Amino acid sequence: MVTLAEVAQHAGVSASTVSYVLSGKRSISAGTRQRVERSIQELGYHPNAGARALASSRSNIIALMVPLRTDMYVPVMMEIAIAVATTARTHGYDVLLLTGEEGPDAVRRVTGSGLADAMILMDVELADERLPLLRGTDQPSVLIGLPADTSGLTCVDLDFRATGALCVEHLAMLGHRDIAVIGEAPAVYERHTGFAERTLDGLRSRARELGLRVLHRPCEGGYDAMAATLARVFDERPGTTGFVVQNESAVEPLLSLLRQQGRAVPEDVSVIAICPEQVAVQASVRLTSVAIPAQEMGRRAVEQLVAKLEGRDTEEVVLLAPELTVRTSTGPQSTAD
Amino acid sequence: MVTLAEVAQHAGVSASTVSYVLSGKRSISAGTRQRVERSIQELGYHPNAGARALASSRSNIIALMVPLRTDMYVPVMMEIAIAVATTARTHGYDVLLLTGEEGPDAVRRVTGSGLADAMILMDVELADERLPLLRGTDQPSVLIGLPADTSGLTCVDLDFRATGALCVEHLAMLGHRDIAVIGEAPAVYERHTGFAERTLDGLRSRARELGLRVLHRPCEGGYDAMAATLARVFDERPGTTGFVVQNESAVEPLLSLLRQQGRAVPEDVSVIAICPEQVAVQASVRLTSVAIPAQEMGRRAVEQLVAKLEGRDTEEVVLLAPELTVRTSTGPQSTAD
DNA sequence: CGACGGAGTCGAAGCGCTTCGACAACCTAT
DNA sequence: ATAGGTTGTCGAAGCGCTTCGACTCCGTCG
Repeated sequence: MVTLAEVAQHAGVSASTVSYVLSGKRSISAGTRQRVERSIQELGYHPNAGARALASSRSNIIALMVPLRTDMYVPVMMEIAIAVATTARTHGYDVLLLTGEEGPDAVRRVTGSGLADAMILMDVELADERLPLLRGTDQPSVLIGLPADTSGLTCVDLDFRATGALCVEHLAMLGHRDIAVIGEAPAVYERHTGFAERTLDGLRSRARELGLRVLHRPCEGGYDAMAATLARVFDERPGTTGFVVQNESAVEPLLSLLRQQGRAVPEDVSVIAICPEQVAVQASVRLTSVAIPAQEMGRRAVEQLVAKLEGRDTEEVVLLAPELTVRTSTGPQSTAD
Repeated sequence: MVTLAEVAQHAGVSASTVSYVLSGKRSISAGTRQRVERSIQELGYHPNAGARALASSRSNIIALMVPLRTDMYVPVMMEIAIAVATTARTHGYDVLLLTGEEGPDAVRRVTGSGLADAMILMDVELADERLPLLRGTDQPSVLIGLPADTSGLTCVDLDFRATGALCVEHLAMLGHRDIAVIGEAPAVYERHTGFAERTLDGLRSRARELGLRVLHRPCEGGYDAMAATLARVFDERPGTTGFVVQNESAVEPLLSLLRQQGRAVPEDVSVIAICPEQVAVQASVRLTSVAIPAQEMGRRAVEQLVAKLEGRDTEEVVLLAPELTVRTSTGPQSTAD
């Protein structure tokens, strides 16, 4: 294990000089810098993370708290996590992976031990129990997702309210009057996950304005659950012609079931999905969809965090504008009914 | 920020005594221990991670290197990652998330800086370029996946060769003679990912022994790719009656396409999937499948690693035995052809 | 009854780095 | 020519913890 001191000796300078070459916090003559850099190369020197953290009280680590449960949007979570990790690296940070399991304790542990300089939380609930802790500490943090009260917090999220509205508008424009929303699993609503409720909010209020009727049904993923849900929908609202699906694992079952029932997409019913691009493109019908910009969310979260760490001013809430891509699963509602 | 020294003062003992209470490396009288523990509670003390790492040269961090690409088995990767994180916590370790992006450099960085005590690598290729580095360092590591040469390495994986064999056996027993393997995306084979090749191996050699014909076709996920692949399969081997699918995103498209072509599952063709339980259960047909025990793999990897860190002897290669669960997608091949 | 060993505690020496103040050497402006 | 400022470098003082050796009590054994 090569140390700073050894590099210094090898280069014929003092330890502090090597440190300044590394950090760039004081000016160093070109000659010295080169000599030091060559020594670093030759000796294969890597600064010791612990010593660095101790001396500087900065660990260059960002903690990322992912949800423990895997009952929804796993690929999205993964994509965000990877985007966070790669973006963090470009800013010189590593990422510590925490699961939601420990809950608030994890926040205390990480904050208290100086393990991480900052943290990013995913899967935020409307009244998340970790929030008071975050407000009470001076450690910077960013939420991916939006709680009910964002005061004193920095958040990054897709604008799900606008997303809901956008879906309704598209369907309304095409002449649909009765639309059904196939949502996440009931558990997701029960724990008041922000994005699910906000989507519904946006959807409903825009529908009211435009005079559409909305039926919302949570749905566990999978074929059987979707079949039951779909049956109920057509039972209660036989005139339903528009679907908004916010549940990856219900997408393909829905399409498949509609096909079996002889309902053509998009001639008889239109379907909009709120999902990652890949799902929309790979489905059996190319789906009109609002993409979930997972990478963008991860990237922005890190950038906000780094800005805070560097003392730059940051926006409090970053809401990414939804974009609806029209593919072949939506079409005009025939006036024939 | 409360320090050890402050706790010591508050409890009326020396700093080293507090340290020994925390680590348990020397015996402490019950009275002292209680006094110290109360002080820790009252002051809300958390040991500083950096100082600890510096003094003990152990960071209590395990690095987990996940693949950067998200072209396959994302949910599996996520599940493994989460299992790794939670298991690591029960052993007192945190997990550092590295993406494959940096490649071998990440290994050097982490090893060199003492950031992590050990590492777990996922998505191992048969001749992975990170392996020489691992062999050359004294830092413990565990691979999830199996490279061509496992000497000097510890690996944990599902026994994919046995998995392939198991699938063939089941189909053979049911009377199928011509089977098609729908594999991962071509890129996966091109970079010689261990599990894909080993499955194929096991499949082919067992098929040869049992006198079955095997057609292997890599397949990008999604509906269109699957349609093209399926057309080719029936073109080249019209008598194909058994399918083995090792590609999550091809499962549902395949079922859907077969249905459209009027081929009943399992009466006309049988389908076995190699995928997580959830996928098999949620598909439009409840699939006979060999489960990918993601959680188990993550857990075992950590346990192997912890054993190594504690100097215990460990097995070199842990191969989990595949289990085939018969559901409703496989059935006897009618002798009528 | 003195020597011995274990239990319990303390002090001090680092671990490898950052960072502050000091200082020498040099350059400018007066 | 001299005061004042830059620029480049060094030494030393920690950062908060672990760990080693040493020391003090006791209880125990021969």
